[in-house]
Amino acid sequence: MADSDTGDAALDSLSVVSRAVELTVERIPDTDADAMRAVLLLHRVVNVLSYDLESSVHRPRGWSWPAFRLLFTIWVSGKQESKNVAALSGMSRAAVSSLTNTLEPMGLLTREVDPTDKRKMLLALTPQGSAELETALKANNQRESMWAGALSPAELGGLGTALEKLASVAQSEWVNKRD
Amino acid sequence: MADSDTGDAALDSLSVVSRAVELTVERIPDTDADAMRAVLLLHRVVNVLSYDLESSVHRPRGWSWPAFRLLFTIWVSGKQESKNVAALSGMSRAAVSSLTNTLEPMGLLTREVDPTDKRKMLLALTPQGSAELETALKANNQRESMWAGALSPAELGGLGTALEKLASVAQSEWVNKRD
DNA sequence: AGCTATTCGTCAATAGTTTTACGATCGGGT
DNA sequence: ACCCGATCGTAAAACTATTGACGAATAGCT
Repeated sequence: MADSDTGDAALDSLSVVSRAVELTVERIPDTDADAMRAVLLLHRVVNVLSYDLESSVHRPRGWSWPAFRLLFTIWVSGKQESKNVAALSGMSRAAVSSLTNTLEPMGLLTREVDPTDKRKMLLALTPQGSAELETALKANNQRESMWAGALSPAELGGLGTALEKLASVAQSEWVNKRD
Repeated sequence: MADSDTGDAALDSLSVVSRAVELTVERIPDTDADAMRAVLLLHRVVNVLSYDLESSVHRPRGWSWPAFRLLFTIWVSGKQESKNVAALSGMSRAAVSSLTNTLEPMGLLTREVDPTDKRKMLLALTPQGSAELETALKANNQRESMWAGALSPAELGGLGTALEKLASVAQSEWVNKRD
């Protein structure tokens, strides 16, 4: 039955996930407990991680997390049409349009109509944008490194390969994707 | 230099992450490549996974993803004060307040002032809310299982232990958390 | 008991994102 | 050459979540 118990009852992530999985398996027998556990942990870790990176690295620099992600995407892919930047960064076309409206006046990127197809808008970093991104990227990576420091090399490797597989699942036909 | 190359240039997640890491290591030598790779993949996988679960399981049912998360939290923890539900589900107190304003008229949960402390609001699922949540939970877990199906048991286990460690890092002193 | 500082939920304001719709542009078939 | 359908970026509107501030209520100290 498990009624209230308004008392404290451990509020930390790990025990909550454990209790959630146990309770679910108990009430819904044919549950894939391992899958559930992994997905719950994934969400919880990414939630805290994102907030930590944004609040400790990017906000103090005057950037939002999506802004960093957008600039980083252009930095990696080079001058790109807006549509591709959206797909690569995982945001909608409208969000890219809106964000670049903010970033362009800041002198971080340029918007240029594609001469070969006037519908397309080519986005590129300015030298200043590139420089600032590299500084932010460095700070970002240092913070990532602190997080990863808790894992042994073997664990980190295992995490990587598992995530790679999931990333390839993400491209499957049956997965619902934006657009 | 790596200029434009507006041509196609593989848009899938994996190659993008790989190119991003390689490029970064090349331009910023003292980069923790493994940490960067893991964090990038983490974000990308969770992004697609969240969207897939929400759009294929919860939206068709008339629920948003946060609504599911909130109801699930109460389902697991039993009748709880609003503050705890917020902490457990990873949302702000205001968001919980706002969400419950929507969910209560739908007959999914009840709000009751704590008799022993009239500041507190106790949230509990109605029988209907509990029943609907279990249905949604079952569908959700089946979808999770499809994702996890791509991983071998060993890989899934490795993913779990790595995520557990990261979840414990998330509770470290130096990590910036909400509130 | 009385006073003060803290805690809790909610409201208002803000910011960011998605959805929908539209104008501009391009490509292909006739 | 001319349409018709599709594609691209953007603007407007609806929605959601976050922050800060406030009223109600409580706990601790004197």
